[in-house]
Amino acid sequence: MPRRPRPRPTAADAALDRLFGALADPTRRRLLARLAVGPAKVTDLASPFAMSLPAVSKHLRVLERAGLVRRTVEGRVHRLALRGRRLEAVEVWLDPFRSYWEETLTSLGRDLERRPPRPRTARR
Amino acid sequence: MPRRPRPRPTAADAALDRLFGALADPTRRRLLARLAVGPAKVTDLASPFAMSLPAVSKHLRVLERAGLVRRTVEGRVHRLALRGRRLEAVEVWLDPFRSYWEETLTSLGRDLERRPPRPRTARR
DNA sequence: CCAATAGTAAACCAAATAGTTTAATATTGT
DNA sequence: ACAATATTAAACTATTTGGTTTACTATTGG
Repeated sequence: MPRRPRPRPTAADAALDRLFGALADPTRRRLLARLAVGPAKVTDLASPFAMSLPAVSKHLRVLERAGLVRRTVEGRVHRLALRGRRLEAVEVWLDPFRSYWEETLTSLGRDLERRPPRPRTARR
Repeated sequence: MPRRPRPRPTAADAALDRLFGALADPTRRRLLARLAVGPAKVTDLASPFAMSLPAVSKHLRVLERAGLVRRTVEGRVHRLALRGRRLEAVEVWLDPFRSYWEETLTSLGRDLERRPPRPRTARR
């Protein structure tokens, strides 16, 4: 029985999948931290890591597909630069949850924090 | 040739891996959104999804191990509640990058945004 | 021209992920 | 006691991931 392939996620979902997926790896987070200092070429990015160059190359491709990194090829050297603005998407996703940890809240907000609302009890 | 197993990440890294990894799936993000409304039991959480109950059960375990969800067993029903504060860890990780997209910046900050610093050219 | 350099491509592998189905466990209502 | 309910466990599968090595391509400096 050929099982149907699981449905492709929506574009928005896929973008968030790639974004969070890219961040879910320590090597890639270190690469981002390094790139926050400034652009760099692949070999320089790879040198601190105890793994092969192709491995780092792949990580960079993942970051690129997530939109977190921009690549400009100058001759044979690929210069990678952080696209920090892409991280705003994380912030945006996070936003509706912000009330759960922010301290500067109305008493209503604080109540929500301390004990999350019971599901529709007094509701209607 | 038995290749050595790749080294376990540090505790801090593993925590972030689990956290971002948990967020890197549309089903789990939907579950979190649902839980933001209020706690719920497994069957109720599962009902909107076109997948089996054990599949959702596994997703919940992933969210739990990431610290994003708290489980309280009352008899045979497991009540899941969002642990929204855990998301603050995302915010914390994000913080050093904030200057890359925030508009309210000094001119220095805006420069950094427009074109990221070239790597140590005039440095030293 | 040629050797060295910078990087990707390809083929491979082990482990992890996301799902399935079937079975098991524990609790509840009658 | 028993049937129904709520949920996890286990065993299986396909796909993805993160790494390797080896081969390839393109650019550069002498």
